[in-house]
Amino acid sequence: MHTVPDEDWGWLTVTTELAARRLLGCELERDLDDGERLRVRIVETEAYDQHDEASHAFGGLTPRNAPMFGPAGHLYVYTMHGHHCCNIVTGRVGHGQGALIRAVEPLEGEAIMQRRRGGRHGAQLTNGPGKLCQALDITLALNAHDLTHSPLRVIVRPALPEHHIAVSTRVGITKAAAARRRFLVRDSPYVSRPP
DNA sequence: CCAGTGATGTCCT
DNA sequence: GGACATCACTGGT
Repeated sequence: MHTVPDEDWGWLTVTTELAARRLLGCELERDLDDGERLRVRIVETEAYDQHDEASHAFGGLTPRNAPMFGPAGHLYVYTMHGHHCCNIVTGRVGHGQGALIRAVEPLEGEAIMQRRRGGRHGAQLTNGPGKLCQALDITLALNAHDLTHSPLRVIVRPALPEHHIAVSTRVGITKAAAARRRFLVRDSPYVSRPP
């Protein structure tokens, strides 16, 4: 495990669709306040950008969505119906973009996630954007956090072969609902719902 | 100021 | 399949 140099993050600054695809198979490493370490593999993402009516960034910069207009590789956290959801910011500074993390696969610290999730287990631990934030203790305290550093890091893994990636429409939106900007690891049991 | 909305999850019937 | 928790933002009064 090494810190990813800035020059290796170039792919995050291209289109948010490409970044959302490229994040599949990458990992998130979370150091909890009590010193425990959690690690998960990203298996489902959705792409959003400022030209997209479904995006929080549509309509321009506000105090809430400001991290989406900041540097790629930082985190954007928001609350929705009493839950937290998180995006990995993509694109260049000044362009509102991000990849929503919709589902992850537990790799390390599963028992701790289970405790944080009220005793649920298996895919139910992390197969939804609110669920994974609860499992990983991702709250507004981590909003705009730089993901090259503890307590939350992205570990870049080799890009998945194209045939391992499924594409579908995004979940739970009403605007721009036809756009196919949801990306999933094909046949993973840890996705939020089949494509 | 207030009501309505939304990239959700859980519990209830 | 429906109620509801809970909050930033929007649009209307």
